[in-house]
Amino acid sequence: MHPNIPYNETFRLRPQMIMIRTRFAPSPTGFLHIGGARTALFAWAFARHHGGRFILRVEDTDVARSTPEAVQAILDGMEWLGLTPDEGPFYQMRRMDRYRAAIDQLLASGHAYPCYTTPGELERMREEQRARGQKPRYDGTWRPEPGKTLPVPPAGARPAIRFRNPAEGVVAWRDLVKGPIEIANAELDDLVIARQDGTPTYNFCVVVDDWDMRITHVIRGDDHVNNTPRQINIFKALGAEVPWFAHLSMILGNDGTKLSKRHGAVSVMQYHEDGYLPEAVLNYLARLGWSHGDDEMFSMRQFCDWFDLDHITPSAAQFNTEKLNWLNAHYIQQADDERLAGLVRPRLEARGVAVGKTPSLQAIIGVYKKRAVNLNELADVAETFFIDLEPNAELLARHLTPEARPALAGFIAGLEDVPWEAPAIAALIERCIGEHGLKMPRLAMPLRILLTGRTQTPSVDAVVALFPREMALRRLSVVL
RNA sequence: GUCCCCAUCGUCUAGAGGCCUAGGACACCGCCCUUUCACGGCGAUAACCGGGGUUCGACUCCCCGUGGGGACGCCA
Repeated sequence: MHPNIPYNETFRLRPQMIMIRTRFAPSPTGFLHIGGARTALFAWAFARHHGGRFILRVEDTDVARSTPEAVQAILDGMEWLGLTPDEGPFYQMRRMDRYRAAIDQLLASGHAYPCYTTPGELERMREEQRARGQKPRYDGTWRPEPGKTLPVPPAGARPAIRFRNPAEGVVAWRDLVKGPIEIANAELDDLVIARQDGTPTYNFCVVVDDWDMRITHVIRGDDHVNNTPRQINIFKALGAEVPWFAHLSMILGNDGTKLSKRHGAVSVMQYHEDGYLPEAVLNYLARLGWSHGDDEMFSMRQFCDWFDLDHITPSAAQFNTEKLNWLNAHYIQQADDERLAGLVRPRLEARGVAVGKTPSLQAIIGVYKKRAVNLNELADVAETFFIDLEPNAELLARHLTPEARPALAGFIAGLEDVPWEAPAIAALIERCIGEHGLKMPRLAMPLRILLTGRTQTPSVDAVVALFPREMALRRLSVVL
């Protein structure tokens, strides 16, 4: 049986009776990666859905690998996505006194004991066990047992502290994603909860923190299932209430293998860099492992309304950039032109492009956004409006045919006094091709190339209207 | 090696014994729209890992196998 009160009685039927508290607990050893972001998203959404609290806790007890830069990177990633914690960030390194007190508590109650086996000895032990085909584990030399005489501690040696795990029975819990899981205590060895130097270790700090922070639902990565039974035992030894657990399966790369650096975009901020909108990334992540019928596109407001743990898939999901692109294109179309301009401008400036008052970046984006998959593509097309353009001569020659030249000349002449708006310009184009018996593309293509250097643009009249009249004239007249 | 987890179209998934001749979405292909490219619309191809059970009836439940993943740290 699982250790808590039944699931539906705690919050499903009477959600108002219990304050849901979830947390995201990254270790600051790198950037916020895509899997971590989804974990944070789900924990955040679960809290939002139930009117609870979402807590951010930085697990920085690994002093050797934790860096302030990584802390900042994680904070930046969460901020970009809008996953704002209700409490925290809390830092484990600032809670050392609390952990020491908890360790003393376990020592006093006989749930923990000093162990003088050195890391080197352990290493040798494990190798031997592995060689024999056994599961590597601590042999219990220093574990006190009734009637057992312990070895004499080596003089001057400082011990690590181990948790005295129950030797028999099973640890069972109902995982809110994976269902009932049961692991025999015999599979678990006595883990170190404090190092020789006295600093507490991960599995212990997590428990103390989740207890102190009154976390009701531990929503975390799949890779922690094996830690869960150990943690449950520690909760119990501490006399703490055991929270619910929901283990999210991992996110695989586009090729179906474990996400790693070589997959390119693993950092959330890389998506920012690559021109994705946070709402697109969020929507995509939400659908990776969770579903609400056939719904594919939804706001975060809607997501929080719908989100539940029952519809999370227990199996691993493969990342699919194509689908993310589709969502991003959609959200770019939906986005306000002014906002997009604000997002594209810095990208242009970073390229050294001086974005002036005219042409209007916002107007350019309004005309182009239907065909952009990301902000960088938008920047690419916008750039041509602000730099000195030299259309590819060969490309131009191919499209600016001898029979098109008179029509172009007529168009340029007409441009001098046409009302400066797309419909009037469109009418002028119609008139010019009519006068010279041409099909639309014969004139439109050279116009596109002269104005933007490209053959693919939105409706050419709208593109012309984007330029100030003088500038359009200047770009077109180079061939006269 | 031991333990744990997972298994529906190429991918993300719907599916809680009959609603399934298995639905949606991305991608791909075709058609329409068209001023190029997109957008948009319409349509097509495409899946229940295998074997045993249980049942009147299994994609759905159970067992075994196979495949994949994870964990076995004085890392988190």
